[in-house]
Amino acid sequence: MDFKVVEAKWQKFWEEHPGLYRADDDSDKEKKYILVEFPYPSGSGLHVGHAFSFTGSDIYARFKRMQGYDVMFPMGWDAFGLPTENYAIKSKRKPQEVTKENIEMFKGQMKRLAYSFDWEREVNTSDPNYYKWTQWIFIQLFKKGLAYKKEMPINWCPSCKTGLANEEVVNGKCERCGAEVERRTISQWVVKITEYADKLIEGLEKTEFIDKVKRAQINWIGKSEGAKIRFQISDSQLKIKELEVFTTRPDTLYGATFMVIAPEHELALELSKRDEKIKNYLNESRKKSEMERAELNKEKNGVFSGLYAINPINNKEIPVWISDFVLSSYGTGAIMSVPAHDERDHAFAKKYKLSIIPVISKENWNFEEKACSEANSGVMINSPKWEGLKPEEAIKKAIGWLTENKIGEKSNSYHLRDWIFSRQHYWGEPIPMIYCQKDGWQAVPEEDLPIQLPEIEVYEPTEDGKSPLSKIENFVRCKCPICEGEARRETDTMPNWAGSDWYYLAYCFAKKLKNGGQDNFNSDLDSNRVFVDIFSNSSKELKKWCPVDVYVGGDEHNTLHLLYSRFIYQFLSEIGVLPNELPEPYYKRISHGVILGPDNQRMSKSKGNVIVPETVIDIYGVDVLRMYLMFMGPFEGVMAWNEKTLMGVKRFLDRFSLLIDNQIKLGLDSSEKSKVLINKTIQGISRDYESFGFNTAVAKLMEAVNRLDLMGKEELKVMVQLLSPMAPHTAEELWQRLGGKGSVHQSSWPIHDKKYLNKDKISLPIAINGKVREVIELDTERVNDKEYLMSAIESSEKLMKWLEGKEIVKEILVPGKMLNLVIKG
RNA sequence: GCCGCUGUGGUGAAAUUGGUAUACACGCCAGACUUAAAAUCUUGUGGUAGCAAUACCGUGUGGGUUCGAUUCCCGCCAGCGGCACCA
Repeated sequence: MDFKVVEAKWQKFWEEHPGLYRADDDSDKEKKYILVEFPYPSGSGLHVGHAFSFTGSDIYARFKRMQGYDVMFPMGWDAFGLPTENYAIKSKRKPQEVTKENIEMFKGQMKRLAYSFDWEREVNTSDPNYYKWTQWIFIQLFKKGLAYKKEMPINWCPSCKTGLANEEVVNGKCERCGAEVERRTISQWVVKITEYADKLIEGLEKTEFIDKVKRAQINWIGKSEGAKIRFQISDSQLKIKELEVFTTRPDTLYGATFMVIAPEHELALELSKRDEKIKNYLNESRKKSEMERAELNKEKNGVFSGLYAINPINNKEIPVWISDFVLSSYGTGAIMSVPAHDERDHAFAKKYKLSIIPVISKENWNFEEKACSEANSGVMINSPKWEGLKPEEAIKKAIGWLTENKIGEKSNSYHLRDWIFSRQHYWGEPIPMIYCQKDGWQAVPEEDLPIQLPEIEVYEPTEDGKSPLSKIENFVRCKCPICEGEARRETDTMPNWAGSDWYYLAYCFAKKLKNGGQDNFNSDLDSNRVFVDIFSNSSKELKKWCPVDVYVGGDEHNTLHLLYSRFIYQFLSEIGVLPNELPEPYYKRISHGVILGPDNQRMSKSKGNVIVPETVIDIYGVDVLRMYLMFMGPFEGVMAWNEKTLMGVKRFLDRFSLLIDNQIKLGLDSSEKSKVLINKTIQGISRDYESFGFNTAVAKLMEAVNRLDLMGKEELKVMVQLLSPMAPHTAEELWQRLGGKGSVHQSSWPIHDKKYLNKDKISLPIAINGKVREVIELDTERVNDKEYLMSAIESSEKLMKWLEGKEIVKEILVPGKMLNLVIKG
């Protein structure tokens, strides 16, 4: 069978039958929404890693369709992003054009790989008809007070005079020019995702994400319970008169012998104006990344602020230090230091000779030597108000005392931070905001959306790091929507998460989106009407398709993308523009594995280890690649590309075709044996597909094909159906040869008949002291009959030899599984 | 640094979730076909000892729980992934 002929024939057939994979908004069939993360259409094209996750998802979608579900399996393009912009700068081409070409390349590859996407629902985040709604969502966030402007740090290259992505910073240096990267703060749009921290934890209970994804989300949000405590500063000449800290251990308040604030803390900034030494320290720490700063083993440096604060519990004056091991992004940016019970505080105290007071007892412990951070040992000491209590009781008492005296209160802190939403780049959605001298920041009126990204010539940022859009005067200049006076547009664009936050919703009404959501637009109604038609709590499409039943994606998106999109979903749901019976956007999350390059490294253009599907499909065909990818290892696994076992899959498909032709000639009838075999195979493979166990599904097919000589025509047709999700071309061809009607992909999935799976004989392994010594044949019916069992054992010479002269102390019978005899003597 | 994952033949990997360890494939050995090679087909293939039946050892490593551990618990060793402006 020549794969080139077969592929061409069936690709043509599918093109001529476009309805095959259409998701039907109006069908009565039960729906399944199967989603795989849409790709960023990069210039290097689709590689075998993409092919791996798409193939697995495609198999599942085809399987569900054959089981009779109305399946939506869509695809689109996460088209905005930095690499395209960088490429545009280098090649002096328009990102729009480059993106269009890349999408065409990806789509061509996907079609060739026979993915059963419903192309009528294709979406593209860089299409104005799409990002109009991305902008609309931002405006809703702003209107609800969830988007605000704040000074936030970015990576800044002083030589290129541009902001850098973390990825562009290599060992603290600029990837392009090698200059030292600095941290610089600029005013940016920030979204208050922290307001949803608890809801994002609670919502997980309504999902069936795999465990590690749930854990990843919870850890990322990083909720910790504790208290806020306010310390008064004794120097009254400053603007700031008190320092607020967050601590999980208010019980150790008596042990707080000094305080440390982050270099970005307001107080530090104020002090740096009058103190040269502090100013220098702040400049130093600006160069370090957060990861460097938080490292536990690194020596901690700091500078004394010259100030003292008052520990409210005992009115003692304690020094205030500035050090960059305290992060401004976590808690309040200031800590109370308890050196006796925290390693970092201890190291800092030793270095600067600050006093250490133990407040929890521990035997054989020299508190001058080492900190003791165990929370559950010992009792409180040196702590008059809660002396002798266990730490957990002391925490309650401490919070009570703080609240009573209005010095502090119970509080939670989260590792999760608000979401920096501004990018100083061109290739993204313009943030739809307008600044007026008089009225401040105003949202663009909804009827003016989308704010189109203007086509420009130069994509570099400005000298002072502003988005290239700021150079386009007729883009920037606009009218204030309130006073109609002169105003200026925001020139920053959105991060690329913005478009992917709601694409799973966009697929549902993709057909309406194509013409700007206006096909139901009625000019007699008010202008907001159009928005209600797309996002609406009575939307027919959303009601039908949401939530996503299975969402397949990579581990690298298990925290950010998943959290951001769940947040946006919860937000939209709360403002009433989604059908409200849907608690979460995704019901199940499956995380797919990674295919590394042959060198065991992540595939990337710069490493030159990218393997494209064409290297296999040009020589062996699409079906071989698809099956081989699935056979390489488990769907969640990490595996390096190697073509060693590829020949096995090729041989398998060749042999399968050859044997089918032989069997057709022989024209055997079904036999008892063939029925047992095929029903076992149906059961096994259905179970494997359902659980994304594609590698074992391939193995089971191979096993069955090794016994294909037994099979009659009916079983052969079933075999082809079982194969069809993995090898769609070969299966269509064989289905036709077997006289199957229409497309095999529209046939009904076979169901196993239990009556062929119950055997009358069973092989029961007999173990002696846990080691299997014999396998005996037994009648299934009487397998739990003790007398029958013992007589079977006695008739085995081998077992009797083991049991000779020994006493059976215990018998453990696991019904149907094994019998273990424990012997003595 | 923080969070998480993985470790089974020469290789990719299975093991119904505590019940016959190594399914399925690659590779390799031997044989058939062929003038020959390729392709294809047949047989064997964890280690040690033995002609063999068989026995002992064996899932990174050291302990533990259990009638029974690749699977559960504790310690160690090695490798990998993610970490907020890559997507």
